[in-house]
Amino acid sequence: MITSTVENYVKQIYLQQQENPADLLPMGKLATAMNVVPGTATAMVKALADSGLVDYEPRGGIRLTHGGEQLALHVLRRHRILESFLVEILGLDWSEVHEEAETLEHAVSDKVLERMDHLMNRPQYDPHGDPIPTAKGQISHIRLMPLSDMAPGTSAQVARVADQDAAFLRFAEKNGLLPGVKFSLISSDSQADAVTIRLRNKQTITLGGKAAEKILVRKKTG
Amino acid sequence: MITSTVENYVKQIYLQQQENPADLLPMGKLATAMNVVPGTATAMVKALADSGLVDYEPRGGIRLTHGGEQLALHVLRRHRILESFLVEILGLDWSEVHEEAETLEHAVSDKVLERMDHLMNRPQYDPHGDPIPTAKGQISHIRLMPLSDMAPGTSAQVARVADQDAAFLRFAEKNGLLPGVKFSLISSDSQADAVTIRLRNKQTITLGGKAAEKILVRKKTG
DNA sequence: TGCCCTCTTTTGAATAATCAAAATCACTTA
DNA sequence: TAAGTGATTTTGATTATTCAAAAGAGGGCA
Repeated sequence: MITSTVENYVKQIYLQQQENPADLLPMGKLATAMNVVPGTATAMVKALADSGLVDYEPRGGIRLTHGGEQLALHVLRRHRILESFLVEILGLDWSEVHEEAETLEHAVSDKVLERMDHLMNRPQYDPHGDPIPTAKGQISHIRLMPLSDMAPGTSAQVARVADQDAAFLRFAEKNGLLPGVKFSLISSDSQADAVTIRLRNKQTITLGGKAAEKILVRKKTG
Repeated sequence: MITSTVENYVKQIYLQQQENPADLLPMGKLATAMNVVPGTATAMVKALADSGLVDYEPRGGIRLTHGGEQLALHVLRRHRILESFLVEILGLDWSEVHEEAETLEHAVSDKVLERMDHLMNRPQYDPHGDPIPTAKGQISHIRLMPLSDMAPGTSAQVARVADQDAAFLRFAEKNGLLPGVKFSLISSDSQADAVTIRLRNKQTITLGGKAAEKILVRKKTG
């Protein structure tokens, strides 16, 4: 049966796998991501393999089957539409919607989701800039560059803020680092592990390497 | 722990108890309402009693404690606000929202619920005319008269449609029997077990006793 | 080659919720 | 008051998910 636990595992496997699409996902990574002890992950993965959602190589790792990936994308779609809805229609802060959507994604029906999607005019990205998979299970795979990799003097706009930690998101929001915001890179010092950018409103922000990696950007075209 | 199963039991106990507020609710009634075998209800009720949510008299029956009633009212509040939201904001049909709310009521946070409530301007009744408990756990206890008890020649308005069956709700909607609609009782024949009413738009509708019992009315004042 | 370290799997146990079926209780009714 | 009836409780099992801790596998290094 597809319980919400199964949905969470499959979603997490998908997300983890994205970071290393070529390799099998090791058990330990999954266990950590799911916040369970390794034995639990092993047990669960066996059940997922029996349901045909993952391919499992003992002591090797796992990989989603096509069916598993479709399920993951549907869960992700629900999650991201909900996040958008909570921000745009209900006016919640983007720093808090991840948690809310985490629960609701297992409870909304396709019908309700469709209404939400329609009411928002079918957004393609959620408030953090993550692409929303289509109802058919397609997702855009545009490669984005981390702010930390930009060359000094170049301009770009924020495309995605890849962190769901509420504190970081509040920090980003307070500093105007929202998807769509344009800026240029003033300086980048690899020794200091810091980059400084200037927004359109002349405000400058300096980020350490860790933070700069979480801001994914799109080169300004034109 | 307050799982959604616990919430469902407590809500159902509350609802069943309303039909006979003076007596203890017998196990069998609860088991039937929850769609489980009697033994399951017994086991669950013991757990609820341990959590202080119900008073349990073996072979006698059960009754919610104050805490249990407060929990039931909070679940009911979530359910009814959700129903209203699904109809008013997302445009679902009133015949289908009960099922949807049944799942969502265990997943929405108080924060999201508060936003929904606010967005709708804090309705006091849900689309079926059921009163929405306040956040503090108060609920209006207005005694309504079933349409089947009205005297011929009198006028009233529909206050509540006390059935969550989608087919009946669709029937009611199609015939204009929605909360707020005014009508007068043309005839009532106890032998024929039928009543005939006339709506403001001159349309007449004849209902059998069973259906007429589900339409709760409020005497027209003025 | 053998030991060690890390990761993974196995084993045994717990909790929540359920069912099927046997046992028990309480209440009529003859 | 004994038997029967219907509701309720008990007992034994099952499924899903989890943890703790023991056991096992594999690779690196001395």
